[in-house]
Amino acid sequence: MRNTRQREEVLAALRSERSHLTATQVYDKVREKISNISLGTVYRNLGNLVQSGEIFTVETSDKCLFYDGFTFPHSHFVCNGCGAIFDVSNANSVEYPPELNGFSVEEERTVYYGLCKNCVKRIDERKNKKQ
Amino acid sequence: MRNTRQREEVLAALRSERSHLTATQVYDKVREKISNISLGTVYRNLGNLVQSGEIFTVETSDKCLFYDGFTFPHSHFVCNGCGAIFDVSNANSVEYPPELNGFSVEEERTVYYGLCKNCVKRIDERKNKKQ
DNA sequence: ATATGTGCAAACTGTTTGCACACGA
DNA sequence: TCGTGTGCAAACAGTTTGCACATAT
Repeated sequence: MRNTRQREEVLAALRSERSHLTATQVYDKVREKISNISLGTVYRNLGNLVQSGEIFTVETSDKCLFYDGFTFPHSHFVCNGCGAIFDVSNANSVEYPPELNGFSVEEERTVYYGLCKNCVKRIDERKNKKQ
Repeated sequence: MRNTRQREEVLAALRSERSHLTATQVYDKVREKISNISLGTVYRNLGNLVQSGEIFTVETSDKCLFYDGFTFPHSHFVCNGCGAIFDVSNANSVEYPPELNGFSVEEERTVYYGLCKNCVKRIDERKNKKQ
């Protein structure tokens, strides 16, 4: 695999902060550095980086795929209020469910859904005002 | 919400066996009963049934969404060999990760990936032949 | 030098939607 | 009856791909 500036900046966009971006968001971010990069190239590089294990995908109930530049084992929390995605550490998984005896488990992906701290607070405040 | 034959058969398709189907697979199955049902109607009913909590969606690394007619709490295993999706019981989740203190967690979705029993066996056999 | 990556635009896939008509309540 | 659901086809969004050109090795 060749080391191009496009590939470098796509990876940098995902690693610069602890964020979870869609392909279009990566595209917008990389365009600040390489103004004429094409969305197709972003998709191709995201695909390559996933294949080489340098980034992960995050599947949520949202229509589009998110990409995560940090590949140490962790889970995600999706806020139904503001849409933000948070990294959370893996629950100390006791053991695999019994149905998986004889199965070869390679990976476990957990996504929590709910309201983040800020949204819980915001909604509580709104309730209090109404009363 | 009105009780139509289309809606009924979409739900029946998902409940008739313990399977996880894509919209198109539901469409194909329902067409055996209602030959002129349209794919749009299938999508609309799937959407309604999800909203009313009668069915669940299953997000996997696959491009398309799967639907699950059984809504008791459970997790899923996706076989990377044959593509089958299995229901598995929820791991005895010890407690939420510490980062979620102050968060309101409404739901937890876990998907395991790997090889199912059959695929493990099939691949082992192939290896043995080669040796 | 040459094989791989790029930009561009068109194609593709899964899903949604507007419309006129059908049908459940 | 009348408002919601349907079939149809067109539109849409996200993603992939074929091509000629550019560039890393």
